[in-house]
Amino acid sequence: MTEHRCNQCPLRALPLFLANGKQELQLVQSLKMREQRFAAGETLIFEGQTDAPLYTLLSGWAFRFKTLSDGRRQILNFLLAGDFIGVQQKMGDAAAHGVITLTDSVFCVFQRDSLWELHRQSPAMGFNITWLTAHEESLVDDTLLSVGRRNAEERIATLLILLYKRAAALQADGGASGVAFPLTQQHIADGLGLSLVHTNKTLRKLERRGLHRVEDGRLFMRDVKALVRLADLYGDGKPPQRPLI
Amino acid sequence: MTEHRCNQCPLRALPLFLANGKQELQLVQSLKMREQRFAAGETLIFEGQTDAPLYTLLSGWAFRFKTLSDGRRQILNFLLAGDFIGVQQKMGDAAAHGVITLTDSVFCVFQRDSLWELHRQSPAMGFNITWLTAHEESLVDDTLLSVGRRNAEERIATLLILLYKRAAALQADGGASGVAFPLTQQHIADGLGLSLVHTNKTLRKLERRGLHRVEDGRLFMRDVKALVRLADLYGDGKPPQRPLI
DNA sequence: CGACGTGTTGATCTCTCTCAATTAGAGTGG
DNA sequence: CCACTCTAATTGAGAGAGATCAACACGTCG
Repeated sequence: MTEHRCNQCPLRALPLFLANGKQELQLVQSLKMREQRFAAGETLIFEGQTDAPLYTLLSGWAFRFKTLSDGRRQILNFLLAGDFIGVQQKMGDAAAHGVITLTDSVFCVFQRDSLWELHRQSPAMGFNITWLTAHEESLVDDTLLSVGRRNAEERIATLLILLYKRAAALQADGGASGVAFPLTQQHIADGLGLSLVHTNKTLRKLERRGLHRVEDGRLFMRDVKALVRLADLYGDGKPPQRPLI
Repeated sequence: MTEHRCNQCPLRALPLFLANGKQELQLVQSLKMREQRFAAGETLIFEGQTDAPLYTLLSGWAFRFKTLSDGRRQILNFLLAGDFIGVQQKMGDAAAHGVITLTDSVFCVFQRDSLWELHRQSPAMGFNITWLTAHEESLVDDTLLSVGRRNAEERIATLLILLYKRAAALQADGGASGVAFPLTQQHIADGLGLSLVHTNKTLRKLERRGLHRVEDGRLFMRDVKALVRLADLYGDGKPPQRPLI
C-alpha cells in the first residue's frame, strides 16, 4: 500500500487540522520520514527508551502508560487518530512512559528534531503543537480528577462518555451506530485505577441498568443523560457553574 | 516595591532559563504587563473563568485543581517558581481548572495572546514553551500513576520526594536545611486522592518510622533511601529498568 | 483437543473512608 | 489579660468500597 502525502492526509478533514495551509503541509511532508504499521498490542515505545522517534497516529488506537516495578500499570491516556506521540521526552531523554497499540494502527514517523524544525520554520505550527500538548495535558487532568475523586461507577461513566465523544468525532456518522471500542476490561481497569474484577462488576451493573452496551467491540450509548449525571459532567464537558463562594 | 525587569529576573539563575539571550529577554519584557501579588489562599483563576490571563510564578507556591459539583476536589499539580500558568486554555476558552496560591506569591502577568507573539517572534522560546508544557504534563502523569496504582504510604513517599526535589532545586543550599513546605494535610490529601484523616494517619506513621519530618512549615528528609524504596522511584526519577521480556 | 485470552460471578479480606471528639496555636474583641 | 473563634493536626471506632482469591464459561487458534 502506498503512503499518504500530507496534502492527502485523511486527518486533514478534521476541524483540528483545517487551518494548515499549503506551506505548512509541505513542511510537514518534508519532515515526515515514513509511515509505519503496527499490529494490535505491539509496543511502539518502551518505558525508559532513549531514542524514541516522534509519531503521529494516522489510524487506529493506542495508549500511553507507566508501570511500577512490580508490574502495576497505569494507563495515562488513550490515543486516537490525530494524536501526537513522544513530544514529552526531550531530545536524548528517556521516555517517561510507554506506548502500546490497541488495534492495528498506522503511524507517521518523524525525526526527533522535527519538533524544533517545525517551530523554527512555522511558528504557527509550533503554536499549534503547544496547544495540542496543553490539550493532551487537560485529558490527563480529567483522568486524574476521576481516579482521585470519583467512585468506580462515576469513573466508568466518565470514561465511556469522553472516549465515545472522541471516537464519534472521528466517525462519518458521528457515532449513530455506536463507535469502535477496542479496549478490554483490563485496559479500562488500568486507565481508571481499578482492579479488573471490580471493573467488570461495575460495567455489568451499568449495562444492566441500561446506560450503555458493549458488543462485538462496539460501544453503544443507551442513556447518555444518566451517564452524564453519574459522571458529573455538564453540557459540553465544561465544569459545573457553581457559585464561586 | 519596584518591579523586576526581565534581565534582572531572579529566575534567570535557574538552569531552565539560562538559555535565554538578550533578544528573548527583551521580547518577554515587552509582553509582560505587570507584576501582581497574591496573598496565601487567594484564587488566581476560577474554574470556568473565560478571560484568565497568562501568568508566570515568580516566587511562592500555588496549585492547579478541579472540583466536582458536590465539592470533591483534586489538586492536579503544585506550582513553584518558574512555572507557567494558563497555557492550557485557548484564547476565549473557559479555564478547565482553578489556580490558588499556597503562600504569598508574586506573578508576572501576560496578555492572553502573548503566547502566540512569543512563538511568532522567537521560535526558540516557542519551542521552550512546548517543552515546558510537555514537562508539566509529565508531572501530572507521575501523579496519575501514584493515585491510580500506589497505596497511601507509597503515594505520600512519592509526593514528598518529588516536591522536595523541586523545592530544593530552588534553594541556595539545595535543601540541606530542609525546604519550605507550605502544604496543609488537606492539600496533600487533595493532591493524592486520599481523605484528610487517612493522610494524617499515614504521614504520622512515616514520620514515626523516621522517614521524614514536617515542622514549622519545613520538610526534612530523614531517610531518603527508605522513601525512595517505598515510592518505587529509582535514581534520578527515571523509570525502573526492568527486563523488557 | 488443549492452551490461552477475555469475560463473569461469588466469597472473603482489607485498605481507606466517614463520623466523632480532642488538642493546640493564632487571631480578635472586650 | 482573657474568653471566644477558627484552622490545622490528631486519634479512635465503625462502615464500606473496592481488592484479592477462586472458579467457571466461552471463543479462538495452533
